[in-house]
Amino acid sequence: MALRAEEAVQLPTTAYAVLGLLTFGPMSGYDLLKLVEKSVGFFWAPAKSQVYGELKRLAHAGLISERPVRQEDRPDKRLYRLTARGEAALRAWLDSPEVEPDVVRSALLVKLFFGHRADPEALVALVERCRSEAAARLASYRRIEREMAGRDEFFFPYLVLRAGLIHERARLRWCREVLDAMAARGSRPGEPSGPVSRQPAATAGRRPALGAAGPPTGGADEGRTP
Amino acid sequence: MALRAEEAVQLPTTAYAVLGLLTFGPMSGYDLLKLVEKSVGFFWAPAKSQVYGELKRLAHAGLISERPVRQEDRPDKRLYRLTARGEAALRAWLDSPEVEPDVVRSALLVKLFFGHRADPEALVALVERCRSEAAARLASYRRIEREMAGRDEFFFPYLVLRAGLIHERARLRWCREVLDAMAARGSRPGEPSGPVSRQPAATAGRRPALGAAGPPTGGADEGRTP
DNA sequence: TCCAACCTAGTCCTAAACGGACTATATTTC
DNA sequence: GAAATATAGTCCGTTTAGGACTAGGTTGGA
Repeated sequence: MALRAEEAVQLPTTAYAVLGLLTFGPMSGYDLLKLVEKSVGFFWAPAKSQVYGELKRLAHAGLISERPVRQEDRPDKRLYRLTARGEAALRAWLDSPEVEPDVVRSALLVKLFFGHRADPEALVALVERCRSEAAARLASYRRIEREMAGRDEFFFPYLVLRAGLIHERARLRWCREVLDAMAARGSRPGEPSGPVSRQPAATAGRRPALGAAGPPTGGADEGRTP
Repeated sequence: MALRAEEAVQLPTTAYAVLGLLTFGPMSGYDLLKLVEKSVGFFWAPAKSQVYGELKRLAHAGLISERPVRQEDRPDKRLYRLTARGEAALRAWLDSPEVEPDVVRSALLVKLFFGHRADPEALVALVERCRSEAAARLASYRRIEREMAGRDEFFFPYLVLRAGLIHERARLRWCREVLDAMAARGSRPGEPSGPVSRQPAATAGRRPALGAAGPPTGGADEGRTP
């Protein structure tokens, strides 16, 4: 039966990531999870339950085949292998112009955004940790980069690694910038360290987009708990 | 009743984001959603249903209060206001050293990682679009930056905006780098330019592609065959 | 003038995704 | 000898995303 494009398109990206990893050979769910950790895990990290779930669905849909394997010394397992339909579905997805937009979720930025309500020292500690973790990841990426550079077999993984590298470097710079800014502000004479009490209505008629966050209530919202 | 620290800690980050936004004044769910879009939405963008859900839970938990408001010309609404307990919970969260680690999900990187199976032109088109979108966001951030720079009321939002700026600039550089690399590779003499049907056989005698070559790994040492 | 689009203010449902607890056996490490 | 780690999963509850649906009011354009 021919593969109609529509059939495949409905799968979530995680399913295609699984198909993609199975192009490297047949694997169990357990193998797959370990592989995810070492490969796409830094920009696509499905939960364990998610991976096992996708394997079931993909097998049921005929995009991968399932073969039980008996083992003596360790638990039995099921080996999954990409089928022709699965390859076609993967290829169709790869070549389609649709891409789920990138998502960034940063609780650190949320905390920082409300920094006027927080203890400055606690914030600094958070950013410090962010900085040191970014530095560690960066160092690790650099090691890997040296191994992959110039090797054509790693052309695409290398490009992806470069994204990680550039991203971590940027984050590192940002952390330092923030720490500097907070240090400078913290040492400023005559500045009350208490929380900011009000925002100005200066940008009233405009579209203040990101940071403005002005109280949208025209006024009279100043009253505290009744 | 005194607020024990443990009670608050269990809430998801989204709940604290809601509490944080309510520090700008009482709001309806609808207002909140609009505010999210203009403020934390770039690094924390809960779904509509999520926001309404959190409001219910927070009200039930006494961290915010709910007041119905009759309206003639438009649908009735409910105004939510931070309570003292809510403020305490927010403050406790802000000051706690726990932060949910940042999450990045990039379907584009997934596609690129499996680029050896894809049509190079389709990949280029994806990265092109990524580049132009990043450029647009960057321009928008720069406009906002000009409005916020130097204003102390915007100290923290400004820091957050800087993260967006630096991040987008980094992404832009990466996109250009990738486009260059793919152009160079595409024009290489003797290189088949059609859709890649198989992996390059350069690793002839070795273990199949990835096992030896965990791409952007970060954690434990790897890159060696067991 | 009429229709389409958009704004306000939500509800409801499905599906996706996370994270951890739990089972079970085998090997390795202290 | 106990504790940790590796293998290979299952199961459950919670968090998120995302869109369909309701419903009245306003605004804009043909």
